[in-house]
Amino acid sequence: MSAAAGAGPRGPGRPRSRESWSAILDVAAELLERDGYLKLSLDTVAARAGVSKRTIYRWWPSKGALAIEAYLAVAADRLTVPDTGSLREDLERYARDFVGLLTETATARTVAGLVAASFDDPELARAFREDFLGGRRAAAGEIFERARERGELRADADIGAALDDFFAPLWYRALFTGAALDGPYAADLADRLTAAYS
Amino acid sequence: MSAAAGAGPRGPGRPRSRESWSAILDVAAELLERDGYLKLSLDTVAARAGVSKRTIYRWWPSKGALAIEAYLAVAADRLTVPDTGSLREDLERYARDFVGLLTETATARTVAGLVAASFDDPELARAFREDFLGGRRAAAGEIFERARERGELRADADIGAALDDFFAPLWYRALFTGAALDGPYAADLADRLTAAYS
Amino acid sequence: MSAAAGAGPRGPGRPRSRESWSAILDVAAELLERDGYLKLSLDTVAARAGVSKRTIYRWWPSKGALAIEAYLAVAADRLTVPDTGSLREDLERYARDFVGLLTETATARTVAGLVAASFDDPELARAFREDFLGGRRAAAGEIFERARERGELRADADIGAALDDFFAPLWYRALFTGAALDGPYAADLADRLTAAYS
Amino acid sequence: MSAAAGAGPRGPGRPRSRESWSAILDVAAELLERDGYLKLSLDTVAARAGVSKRTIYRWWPSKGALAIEAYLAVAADRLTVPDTGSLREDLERYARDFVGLLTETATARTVAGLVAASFDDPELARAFREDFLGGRRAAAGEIFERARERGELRADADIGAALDDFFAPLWYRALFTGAALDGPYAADLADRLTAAYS
DNA sequence: AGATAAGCGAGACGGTACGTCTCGTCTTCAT
DNA sequence: ATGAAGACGAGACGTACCGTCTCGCTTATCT
Repeated sequence: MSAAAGAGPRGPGRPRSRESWSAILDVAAELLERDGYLKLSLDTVAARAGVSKRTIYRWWPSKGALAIEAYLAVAADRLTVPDTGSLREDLERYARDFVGLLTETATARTVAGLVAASFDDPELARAFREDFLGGRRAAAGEIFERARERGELRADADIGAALDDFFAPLWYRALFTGAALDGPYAADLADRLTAAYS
Repeated sequence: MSAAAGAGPRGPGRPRSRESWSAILDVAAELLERDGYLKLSLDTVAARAGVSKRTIYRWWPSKGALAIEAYLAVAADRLTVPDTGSLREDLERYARDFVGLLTETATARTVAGLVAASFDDPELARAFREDFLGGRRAAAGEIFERARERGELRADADIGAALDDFFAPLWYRALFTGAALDGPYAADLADRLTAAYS
Repeated sequence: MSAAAGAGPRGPGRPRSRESWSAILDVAAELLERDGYLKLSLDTVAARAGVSKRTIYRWWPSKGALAIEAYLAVAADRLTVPDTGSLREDLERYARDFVGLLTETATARTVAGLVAASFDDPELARAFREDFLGGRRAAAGEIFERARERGELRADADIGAALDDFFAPLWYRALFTGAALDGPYAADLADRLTAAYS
Repeated sequence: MSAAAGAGPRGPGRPRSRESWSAILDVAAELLERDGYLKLSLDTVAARAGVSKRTIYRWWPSKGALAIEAYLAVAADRLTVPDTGSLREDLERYARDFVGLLTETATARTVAGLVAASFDDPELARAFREDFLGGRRAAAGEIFERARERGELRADADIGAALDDFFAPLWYRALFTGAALDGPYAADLADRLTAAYS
């Protein structure tokens, strides 16, 4: 969350306006959900947030950077890391939450836009991978690490590979095939991973 | 390839220009490779192909439809379906070819753009799934079907699931993590699938 | 009137829209009168004329070029060249008309803006001198030339100098001192010039 | 120099900073010469003078007010009132100096910008007329008044009219026609005025 | 010696305009 | 009737400057 970082001991000068900052993120999240990333216009964000375009560009280097931050602020609540004491159970719960996010919100559309834009903007690509993907992988990673501490994981299990095996099919369905993403699928995915890595 | 279909017995008037048609596709493919889908401009295509924009819009309903057709025309050559008599070997060869396509051309960038645009254009979404994805899956599907005929596949093997397991991690790496896509990875993927489904 | 020039035998392509063209000039003239040149905004012209900004920029290279053309179209009617058979009388009538233009319309404000902008735009400077000033000087020049044909002018009279002597004090009052510009002043100016050059 | 006026018995609080004040004027004069009035930006002045924009606006009500003051401070040196004992000689010298100012510096550009801006700012118009024009006219007026004291002027000579006759053609050339402003022209102007008023 | 108060550099802010770009449609002329 | 040329309305882009505002700090005068 680059721009929001730290605050810390500011120098002189008028401080960043909290009202503007949160209005921008709120409006961006709302329009992202409604119009998708590709059709998101910073002109419109500025107008609806009652803010100057300059203010947006002062704090976010690109539409993508704003979209990532806006989206994360919203999505953070929806995805909590479960800790039931069972790998199988944790995976299923997390997969269910994730599937819900993908089907009930415009997450897939937003992410598709961000991925596409990332190919034209290295800084956006970095932010997307670190902030967006990294956050998700870290969360799901905890599930596997706790399983390892409990001795549930087989000795040679590679958590990185497990995370790939978890996310790849979900995103593939969400972005490519449009195949069902529902509770049973989440359960099935959890089963397969548990079988493979424990 | 809907737009090119049939011609049929037309009435009077100037016949459709074959030169224009192929010039448009050639230029589109070239610009797609150079600029990516998002930055592809039909103004530029028209200018470089010596063609009116009107003509483009007459035959293709949208930028995406043109891009799919232009891309398929080029990519078709690169991906042939191997038939070595061994599932393991066929899968590795096909995976190698596919990985080569992803790393040596702007395929990933193009596909990312098409996926993103598909969320705003149902007809494009349909064309993408049927022409683009469907073609790939049919090709790779042959590999599994031949293996089944040879008795290489286990009885309960679900070819649809196998195709998901094959493509999902490749696209996930190409679009999301940026992790290595090379010969060893292709071999590893072929190994894993062979183990799982035979 | 660069952009309006000649028409001639056009090639293919959609022709320039007469509606847009005249709407732009009308709105520009209206806003020029209301807001002055400096505060004239092409965004506003476009919006009120129901026209794309692109269309304005297609036909006029700058705000100044549009302003000159818009203004001339309006001012043309107000300044006719009198022909009474008397230098003194012609000068007074033309001076009165000109003074009327300066006091009853925002001409001075517009011209001040154009002059200022001319220093940053050589092409505008050229257009201003040729189209705007040149037109005025040609008109007033006719008065002196007819006087010369009638034998009213002294042998060594320099018409260029006479035009300077005519316009310089009018613009000086209009732009600098703000001193009275009225009927008596026009008469006085006509007297002085008649005395000096006949 | 309105803003510097009077000081008087101040209350508590920090006094105005002389360093900032003169840095602002210096930078403004420099940028005025380089960029002209229209393109002069107070953001840039503030940055280059190491000063807050707030400080500029505290002491000058507008860009124009600052520009007038900055310009006068510089131009004052260049125009001294000659006193040779001869109207003809004094006029020529003053005209030469003035012509030099107009041709060697960006005076005309600056003045054009101020005149244009004056139409949108009555206070600027007042300052321009009183401080800028008034100063010039007072200086040149001395020449005529001394000539009158010496008995060189004809009895009915109107000094105000003479000043108009002196400045009007100079500004007209400088701002409108761009015709030559040089030594010979200055001499000719001095001749004509001397002939007309003595 | 405090207290009070204004000036100051820094710089964020809402607003507005700039000039350019692309989209998808529309209009003409020439074939 | 088709097609190239290319104008059109719409509207987003990212930048610039305006004049105002808010900060934390400094420097004076007044108690």
